Amino acid sequence: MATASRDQKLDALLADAARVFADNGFHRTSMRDLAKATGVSLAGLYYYVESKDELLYLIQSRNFDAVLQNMRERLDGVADPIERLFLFIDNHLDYFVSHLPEMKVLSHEAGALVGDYLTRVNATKREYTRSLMDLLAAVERAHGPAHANRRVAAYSLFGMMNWAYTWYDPLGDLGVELLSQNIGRIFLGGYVGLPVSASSIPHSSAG
Amino acid sequence: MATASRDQKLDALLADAARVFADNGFHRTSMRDLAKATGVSLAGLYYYVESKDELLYLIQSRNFDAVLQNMRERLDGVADPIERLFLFIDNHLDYFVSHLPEMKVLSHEAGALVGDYLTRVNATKREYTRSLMDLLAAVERAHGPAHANRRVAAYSLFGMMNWAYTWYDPLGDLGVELLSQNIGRIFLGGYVGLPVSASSIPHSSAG
DNA sequence: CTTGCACTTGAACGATCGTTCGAGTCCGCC
DNA sequence: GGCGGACTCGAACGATCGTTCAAGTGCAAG
Repeated sequence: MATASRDQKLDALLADAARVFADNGFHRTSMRDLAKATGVSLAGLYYYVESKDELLYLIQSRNFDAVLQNMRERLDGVADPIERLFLFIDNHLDYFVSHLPEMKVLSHEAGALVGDYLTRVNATKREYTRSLMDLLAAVERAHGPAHANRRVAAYSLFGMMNWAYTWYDPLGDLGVELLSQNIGRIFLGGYVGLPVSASSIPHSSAG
Repeated sequence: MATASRDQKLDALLADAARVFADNGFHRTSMRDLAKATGVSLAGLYYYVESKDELLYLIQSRNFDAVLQNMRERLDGVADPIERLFLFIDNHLDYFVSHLPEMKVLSHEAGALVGDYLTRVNATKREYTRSLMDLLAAVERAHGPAHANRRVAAYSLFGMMNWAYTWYDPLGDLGVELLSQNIGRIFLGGYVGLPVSASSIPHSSAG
């Protein structure tokens, strides 16, 4: 049966696994590597997960679901399209930076999922993408025609944000707020040509 | 000895390997898979390459070098900073789209390189990044202070472009010119706030 | 014909892979 | 004290991995 201690240990296992997957890649990581990293025996891992594939799925789905849910909560009650878009970006990058290993696995190992696991995560991905597209449509309604194709814009924004795992250093000078603000400005300035003032950016200081 | 026929067969081998790596990932692909895809026997592969790692290195370095060299040729003699930046973007995406498997391998399997191979490709990467940073500095000198941190801007642009392998369909409605133009406008409009006309860009899209 | 070299291969090497299984240990509850 | 289920593990399974090697092929030059 599902004990509370079992759930806690599974959480810890997923966190450790995400770190190892992020460092060495999913396919390069063996279950023996994970056993070493977690302190659990090789056979013991299979008490918590069905397979290595399920391990990857759990990391991706849990964190993706969290991003989606946080986003909805933060956008709830906010009406201004520009502010909503900034909140979307800030939410994504905020979670990204505070869960770097997990989000690297989510961004980089999307193609490593198979079968039903892939189908399920892709459903969430479509939902999340649709949310961004709707936000962009709302921005266009409020501020006139966009300067770029909406679909290209959406994927470009995801590219800007998700590519961060290849270069962003959480210990460096660049804080999350600044990262989020910079990407928000580049994207919004380019997409609708708005002069972006610091006051319209949530949770930020002038840069 | 290095025969002409040998070089040609190596080229074909690298092209086939890039396609399989792009489809199934480097670590998921076995040398036996490559043997099947190329029609060469398993042992025969080792007449052309030293190892699976060298295969990956050759794909990455050859194509990265080509991107870098094409870029320099296309920028040669062009003085206007904005035009130079557009050419940089167009060159990158043009090569990207016309060498999709290779560029997916270059973007996605960068972390799969090891040892000396990694060092060498990273040197090219630094050179390429430095080129973009210099272009951005020139744009700033010509058009006033930027709206975002230069380093964040550079990596964001790489993110927009390189992320394309996750969604761009070369058989779809969106041509390379339009893709390049859209990303160029989003980035430049956001980075320096240049006015861009939207007349030639479709607003609604499918999917 | 024969020698030599570019090129190709089937078969095998040891290593490592994900997963399984039976035999445990631990501990709350009767 | 003992029963039962949560939890853990060493050892092994067959499969597959990257790589090697001795033995070939075919063909141009002597």
